[in-house]
Amino acid sequence: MSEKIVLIDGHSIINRAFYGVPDLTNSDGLHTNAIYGFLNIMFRILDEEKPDYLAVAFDLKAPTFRHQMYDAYKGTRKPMPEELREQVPVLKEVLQAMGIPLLMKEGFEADDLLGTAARVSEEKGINAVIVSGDRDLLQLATDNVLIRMPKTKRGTTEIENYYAADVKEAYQVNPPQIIELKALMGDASDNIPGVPGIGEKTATNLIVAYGSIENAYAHVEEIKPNRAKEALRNHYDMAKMSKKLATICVQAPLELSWENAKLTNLYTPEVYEWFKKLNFKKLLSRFDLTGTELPSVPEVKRVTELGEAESIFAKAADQDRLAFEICQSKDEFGISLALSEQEVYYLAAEGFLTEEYLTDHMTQVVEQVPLCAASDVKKLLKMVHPVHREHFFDIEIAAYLINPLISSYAHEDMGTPHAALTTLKKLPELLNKLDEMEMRSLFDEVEMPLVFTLFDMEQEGMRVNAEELKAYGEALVDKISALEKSIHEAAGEEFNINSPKQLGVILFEKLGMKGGKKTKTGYSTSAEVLDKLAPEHPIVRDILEYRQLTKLKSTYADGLAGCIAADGRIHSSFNQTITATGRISSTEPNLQNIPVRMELGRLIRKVFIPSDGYVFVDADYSQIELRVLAHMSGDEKLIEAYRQAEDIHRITASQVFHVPFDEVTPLQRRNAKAVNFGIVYGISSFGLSQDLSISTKEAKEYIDRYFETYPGIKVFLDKLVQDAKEQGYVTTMFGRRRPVPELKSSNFMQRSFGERVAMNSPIQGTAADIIKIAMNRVHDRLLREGLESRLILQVHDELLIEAKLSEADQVEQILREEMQQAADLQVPLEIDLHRGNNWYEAK
DNA sequence: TCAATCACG
DNA sequence: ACGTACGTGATTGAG
Repeated sequence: MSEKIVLIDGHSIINRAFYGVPDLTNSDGLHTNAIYGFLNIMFRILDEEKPDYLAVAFDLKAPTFRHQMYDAYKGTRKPMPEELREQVPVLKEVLQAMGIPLLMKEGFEADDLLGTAARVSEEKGINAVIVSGDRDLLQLATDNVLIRMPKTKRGTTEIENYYAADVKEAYQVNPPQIIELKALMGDASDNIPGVPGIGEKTATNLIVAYGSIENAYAHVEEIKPNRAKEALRNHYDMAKMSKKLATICVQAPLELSWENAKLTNLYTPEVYEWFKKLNFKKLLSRFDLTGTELPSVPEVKRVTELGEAESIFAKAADQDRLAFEICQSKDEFGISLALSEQEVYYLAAEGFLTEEYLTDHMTQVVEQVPLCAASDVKKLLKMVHPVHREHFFDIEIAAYLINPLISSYAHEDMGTPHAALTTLKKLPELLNKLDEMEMRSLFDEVEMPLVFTLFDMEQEGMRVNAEELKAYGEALVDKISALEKSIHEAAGEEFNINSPKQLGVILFEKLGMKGGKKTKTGYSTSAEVLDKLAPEHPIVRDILEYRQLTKLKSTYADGLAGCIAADGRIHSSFNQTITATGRISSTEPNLQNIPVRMELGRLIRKVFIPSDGYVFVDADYSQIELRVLAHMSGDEKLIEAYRQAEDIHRITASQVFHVPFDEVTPLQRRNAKAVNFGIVYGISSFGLSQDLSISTKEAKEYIDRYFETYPGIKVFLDKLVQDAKEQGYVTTMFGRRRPVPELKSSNFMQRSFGERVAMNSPIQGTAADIIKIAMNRVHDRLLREGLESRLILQVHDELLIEAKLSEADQVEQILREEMQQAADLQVPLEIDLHRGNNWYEAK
């Protein structure tokens, strides 16, 4: 069997990948979708073809002579979007790291290099496979040269294959005649002008009949359609030039080194590092599959003997830093422990080496080592609980502060014997970056202490009255089935009301309601749309109510019931590395979105109850984000407004609409409130107009008047956007960062989003910082003052404490002091306090 | 696995 | 001309 070479048209494939793969960005904000797509196509081809050689051709930046000819004739080529341009050099580096030769030659296009390489290969008796999305390349097909063209069809990539015979079948001409076809019909994407008035049909007919352009001209008088005859006669020069442009040069002075192109091991340590840097998790797995060598790692010593473990723990205790990870699975428990990058142990729980022994000793070690790095310290605290909590360094939280936009911070080695080694290796750079980015105190004084606050909150959990919850759910069932029946009757058939697709058909087709398309996939049936349709048909109100009730049933009644632990309490997880702004999030269950706005939903809060002898004390900040805005902007008028008035929306209305405070109408107040919200979200006249159901023109007037009234706000928001554009990120009062890569996008929508983010994140983030500080202080004071009351919940601007009856007054005092003093602002930080025997009463 | 929907701040 | 408010998580249906 003869040898085979794969030749890839670099620019063509990266282009195709760019437009075919959804936007991806790595942790540095570099776009990676085109690189990812390119590599996927390349690996697929390599898997299928199993070639002996591989090379990738690129155009050089300098214009080639073919383009010079054309540029002189007309304009220039369309520019490449910045998001793609930045990926090209990275791809080239990755390919070079794989040892793949890049074919580039000044004065020649990638086409020419591919053509030349294919011809040279064929002469040597080597089969060539050219991969490109460019139909021009079809002229190179022979019995030994295969052209493969990837096509994106319905999300999946299909590849069309062309040998000479396939070209003939598809186009009725031989491969070299593709040149003639292109020259006649032209190709806008390839900048070939063609002959005006001749399209694909006529061009094919002419070449099938005469074989070549020259021969067609020789017989120009007999050409049938008069239109074609005239077109040819009038544009002879154009046809000749187009032919030159369309002809791929197969005689380029190319020195293809077969030795370099020989396909050996693509999976080098260097490539491994690249894939990690680009966040190509899926591609990283190819390293394991191929069994190729990974970057060299020291031997991990597996320890199962008591005596040996003892001496390792003793040695560990003398270190000034270390890393450890707990590896726990179905039938395995062990501690990965790295004392240095050369000394790594895996202590397995076997025989005399019990889990308790390992975790107890690990606790002692952490007690004595000033810097202990690990991944997810909150989870570790279930097993390791030293007094010196400040010794812990959570690498995931550090990485989150450095870039909060990453979806997961767990490294690939978690759960393996060398997990701790990877953790230890990451430590120096994390420390450096935290210092460089001036987030060390945010990390040390806010985020790491918060780990323990959140841990304790999770352990405490929240008591639930299971019987009452069950009753609440059951009460919903009858109402739901009644509504279901009524809806099906009104519709005249049974269908799944929960399916927006089916519901859309019923409402907009069967019942003929006007609503039209709104989403990508079909009709929108959102509450917003349905509200407007409600007067048209009684079914709509039923559907809205059905939606409301089923939501309460499935997400809250059933959902919460499934989360009650053996102790009769719900232990939600509070996640510290999820949000882009610095807020915490709550999962399994989410206790931060328990209904409150609608009375029926709000009633579910009655099932959340304190332990016997305890009472709930709930405190929430009053408009913390707007107060943060007043402080950060330094706007005198807004600050003054907060110092004198209780009702900020009312005073805003009074000042913006120039009416006395006591004469503000409810509508004016409502509008002012909406503008206040809009400002915090990153104002846009469109957004405000939607919220208030007014025209964008009116919305813009409101905004202009607002900025006239509070000029400091406008200056502040403009500066946030400007700084973000210069620096690439925004910061909170406490130094927390959020990168805003969207600001560099060439897409208007993305860029606008970036601007709103630049305005909102410092405000939302600062508010998040403040309540985190307050949480830590409240948590610490409860412990330090020897109280039995416990912080159990945070809902962004609200803290809930399960307070011992006898301590309730003291708890209120602590909440008031610590929440108000958490930050020193130019406006007072006010809170509302409530007590209750359940969460409903306490809110 | 993704889109639509809706609960919260 | 573009086509939106900022930040989350759970459930459901459908590919």
